[in-house]
Amino acid sequence: MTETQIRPSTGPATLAEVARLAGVSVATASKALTGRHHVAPATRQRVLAAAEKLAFTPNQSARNLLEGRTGTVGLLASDLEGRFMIPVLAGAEDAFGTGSVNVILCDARGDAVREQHHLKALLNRRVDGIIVVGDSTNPRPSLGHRLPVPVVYAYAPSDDAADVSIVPDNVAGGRLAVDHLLAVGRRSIAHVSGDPAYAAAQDRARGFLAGMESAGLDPLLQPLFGDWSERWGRDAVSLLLRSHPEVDGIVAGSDQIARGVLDALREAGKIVPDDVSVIGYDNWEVLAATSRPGLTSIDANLEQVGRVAAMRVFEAIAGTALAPAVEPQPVNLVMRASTIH
Amino acid sequence: MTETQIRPSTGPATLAEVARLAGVSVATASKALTGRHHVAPATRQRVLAAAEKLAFTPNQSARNLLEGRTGTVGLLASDLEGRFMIPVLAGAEDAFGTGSVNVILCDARGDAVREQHHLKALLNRRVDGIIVVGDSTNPRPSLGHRLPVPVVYAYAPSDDAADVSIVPDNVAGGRLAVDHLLAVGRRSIAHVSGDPAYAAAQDRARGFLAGMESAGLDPLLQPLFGDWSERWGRDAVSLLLRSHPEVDGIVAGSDQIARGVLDALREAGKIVPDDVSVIGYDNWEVLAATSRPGLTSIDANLEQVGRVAAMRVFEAIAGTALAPAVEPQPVNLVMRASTIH
DNA sequence: CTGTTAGCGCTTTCAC
DNA sequence: GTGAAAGCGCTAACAG
Repeated sequence: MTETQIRPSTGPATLAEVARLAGVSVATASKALTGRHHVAPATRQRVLAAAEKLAFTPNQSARNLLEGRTGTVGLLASDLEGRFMIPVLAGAEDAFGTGSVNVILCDARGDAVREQHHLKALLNRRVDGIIVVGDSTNPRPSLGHRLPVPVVYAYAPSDDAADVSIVPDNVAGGRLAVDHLLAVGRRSIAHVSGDPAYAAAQDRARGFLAGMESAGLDPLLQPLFGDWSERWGRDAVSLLLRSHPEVDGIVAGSDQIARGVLDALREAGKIVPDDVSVIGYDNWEVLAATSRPGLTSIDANLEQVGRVAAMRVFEAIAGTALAPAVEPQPVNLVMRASTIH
Repeated sequence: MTETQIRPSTGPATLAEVARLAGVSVATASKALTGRHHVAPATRQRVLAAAEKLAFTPNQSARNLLEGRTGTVGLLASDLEGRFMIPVLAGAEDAFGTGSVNVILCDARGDAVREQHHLKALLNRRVDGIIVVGDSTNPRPSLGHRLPVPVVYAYAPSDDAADVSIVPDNVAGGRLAVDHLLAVGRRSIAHVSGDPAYAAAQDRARGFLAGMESAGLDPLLQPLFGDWSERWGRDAVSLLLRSHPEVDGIVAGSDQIARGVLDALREAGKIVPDDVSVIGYDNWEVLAATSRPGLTSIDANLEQVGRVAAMRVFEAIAGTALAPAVEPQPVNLVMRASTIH
């Protein structure tokens, strides 16, 4: 019955049980295990042995209650289906995981009510901070500023300038794309982008136009907007070859559009990259790496967006005040065979 | 200074503060807010008003400590990059989110040490259960049975038969694929699969062979294994057309392989689906829907794998003992133009 | 219907 | 170097 006496409860062992087994007080056991206070080496060993034997794991809820912090951060995703969310999410988890904060994941599934519900749950759980991850780069409603924890927006910026938002730099991306085409000697360059309702499309187009202007060139024609599909890429090429057959470079708004562009060019007898250079956007491996020829593309570095967002909440938790801003993160070029031999 | 008296602490409001503002005891305030015990309507209103005014949110850590449960489940992912993990994860989050349990997400990044580290953190946090999500369907090491909480394995089964694993039914998938080709009148059917080191490849091949046998047919040749790439799909078709030009149906081990198969067939002058029917596996939208012709494919229903895993932990938490088993989940066929007009 | 009391598991003064 | 006691915020008896 000694066993019963030492472990009367059914659940995991408590510190009191460890202390009793080691023949010390709870206070001493605590000190021995946390290591923050001095304890005689012999005692320490006995406590450690007892803890080991009972498979003791300190109840984090008790610590949370005491410390007022939980070492958790809420990840409020708008929709886990979105393929852009995952890298952001993985980057954030990575940045936190190497520290000792854990991530509580909530999927609002595009529903504002569910988002409020999850927000409340996160606050009840006393998360130390929140990252709101959107599924497009269009601004989204702010959660407001009456929240007792720091909030950082990732991918989709907040519509409130007083918030902190970490976003991919689509303007720089558009510009990087056109600069690359210019660098490989192209001069008659068109931009075929996606749905104009997307900030991503508008921003990339702005970068495109800025790049052309810096080079002292007029774009072949104004950016063409459509949707984010392969079909639109094909259709746009038909238009383009009729109206501007001299085209020698195409900046596509996405890899899917680029794939359509490549197909249509091939079918029109144009050789890529000899006759026309094509660059995509997103560096979506499955599309870019397997298209023929391989598709040069802009990689938005979404993991970094997640990591930086995590860093910002981390800093805020540590006490640094968040500086309200939209922080665009650098993008980079992944070169394949569609722009140059 | 009344304000200071009522809110001496800096953090979120406590129940005691709400009680004081409402002029009642903490116990009454608690009863009024939880609604589990009877309180005079007028008092209730006062308490609610006070809580509202102070933006009170009950400290979940305190409740956890009291109740011994936390209403959280750990999601131990082996690698968030894997594209098969995300739907499983989303399914689990969905199943839990509609209840009131939250998910703590941990990414082991394929590292056993990190996995142990995260496991310990989850146990410290007193999660009520754990779902281990693997990134392939190959069996993975069990976490063991000395754990104080129910564990369910999703996608990758545990290598220990005493555990509960929820997996996609790859055998049924292989069979469903070949049955479909048989149903559309094909008889000379080959199977081009991926890396034979993958259980997924072996299982689908077994299903394929079983389906052929049930139909009283010999497969055109033994399943061909290679890797999961488009290139292998193309190469396999070259081999196949040389050795068995009468082939009229191909079951591909993945959509990527299928895409290569489609390309190679087209280049060899074969019309799909007139001359040859092709079926893929995974129903990876971006590939299957945009290939030409659209690719009929097996959808593994991964969200359901996640949801069922969530249900099993949920049941275990509620007290039902987990029945050790590998539970294969049904898959389904998504028909497009590559198998029949 | 309301308040008082005890205690969840832990860390931390403060005496000894 | 060690232990007794207080208390983090909350809920569940039990009295009143």
